Amino acid sequence: MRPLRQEPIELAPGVTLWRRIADELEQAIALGTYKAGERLPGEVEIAARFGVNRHTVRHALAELARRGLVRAARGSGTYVEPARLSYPIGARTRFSEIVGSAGRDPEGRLIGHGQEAATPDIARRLDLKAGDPVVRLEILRTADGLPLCYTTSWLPAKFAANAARIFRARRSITATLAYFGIKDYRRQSTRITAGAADALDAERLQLSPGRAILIIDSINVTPNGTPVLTNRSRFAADRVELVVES
Amino acid sequence: MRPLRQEPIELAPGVTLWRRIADELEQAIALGTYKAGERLPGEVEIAARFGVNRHTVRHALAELARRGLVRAARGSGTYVEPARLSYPIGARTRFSEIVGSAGRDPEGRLIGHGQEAATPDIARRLDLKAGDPVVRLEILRTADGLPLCYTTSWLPAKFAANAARIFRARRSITATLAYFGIKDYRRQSTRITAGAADALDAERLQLSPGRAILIIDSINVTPNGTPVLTNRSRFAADRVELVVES
DNA sequence: TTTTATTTGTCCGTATGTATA
DNA sequence: GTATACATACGGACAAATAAA
Repeated sequence: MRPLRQEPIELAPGVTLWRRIADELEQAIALGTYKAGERLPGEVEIAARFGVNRHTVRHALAELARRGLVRAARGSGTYVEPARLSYPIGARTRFSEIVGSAGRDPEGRLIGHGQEAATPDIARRLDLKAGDPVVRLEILRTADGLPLCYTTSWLPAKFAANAARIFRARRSITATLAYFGIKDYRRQSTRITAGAADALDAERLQLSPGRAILIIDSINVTPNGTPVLTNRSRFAADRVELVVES
Repeated sequence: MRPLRQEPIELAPGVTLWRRIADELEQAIALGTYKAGERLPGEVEIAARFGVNRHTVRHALAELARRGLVRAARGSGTYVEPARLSYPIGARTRFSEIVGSAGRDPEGRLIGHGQEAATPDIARRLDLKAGDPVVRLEILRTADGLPLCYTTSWLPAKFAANAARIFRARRSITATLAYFGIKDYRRQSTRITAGAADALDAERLQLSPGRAILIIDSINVTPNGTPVLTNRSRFAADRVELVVES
């Protein structure tokens, strides 16, 4: 625990006290005064340093928790959450390369699969007819054991009926597509929205229901434009930052 | 009010009744059976058509509301929300062009501004020293009167001290930069995260606190690489879909 | 302006199947 | 095998907001 320097806060006009304190703490985290996993000083201590009431500090900490910067543990303290992983979104983003080059240990695990009839939406994405058989893979991706996202992938069953078995052996979508003779592919389109985590998201991503998630829909095609794979990924918004390559 | 065709639902194995009904309603909206702004049949009527209890319909409607597809109004009915606006994210995205080409009426209104000292983060983005003066503009952007996002823009005060006055006259960031002699600029970097709407977001974007928002940080540079503008935009996630150009 | 009917929101309850400890 | 917890589904009653008469 590092000491905060004594810093009686001057109130800027129109800015609330708790927000000022939240900003100060955020900056201290950004500057590395408090590092990921470290414990912040206790609420009473922070309050004393800034010369404010403990409730004001609680308000500021609640704001930081809401934004995913810190996590309060009752009876223990308030801890700095790890910084968001920068996740490039481009034509050839491959999960294991991204996470690996950030110095963290990537893992992609198949947590479910099945064969089903394409919904109108999936059929449109894969250039099939509604009702055509497709294979669905559910893949949970973690970095250093912490879930970052899970992806639902659909492939035409026409050529990929046993995709689940292949993925389990090869542990990579790229390698699975290669098995089916698809040596190269690229993202044709990427659409990003956001929402709140439902119970399933919360369980799989190990976060509390209602927290923000980023939803990325993509369509992947071969070099000659044939769609071979469409994904819907759900990211824990607190843990990633999507970087658009341009 | 259009009639739903009588459709006693057959229960697929492992799929709950309320989710089946939510899917049916979602598809009806996607197919245009119910259009944006239209009122769905009442809960009791839907329940009768599907042959289920009203609570089961309520569960399904709550799911659609959570995903931003419909909005319930007590005493009045449940209404279809407008489809998400596709918002391209690229090197030269200009709000008015995007919204205008979607056939909707764009407006950007200055709702606040000021001159302040650059925080370490803002200084880094604009290649300044911490404490250097910067101009901050708060711009609310709407389509057909509905708020889509609000953007906090920072420009070096060195050349843009009166940016607020210029923006108010020219009503466009591009035109404002042109006034300062910057004829062209492009996005150097774009970072996307998500979070929950706080009270300020909710008020400015006219949505309920806690709903999902998309946060986009960007840095804009001249053709020779000098940073001239950095933005933090907060989008109502229910109302837009970011499309990555590739 | 007042009344009335409609519609969503919030309770109370019951029963059943399923997964977990 | 038993007990517990949880989600699902159904039934009813009333409150609160809205809209129309």
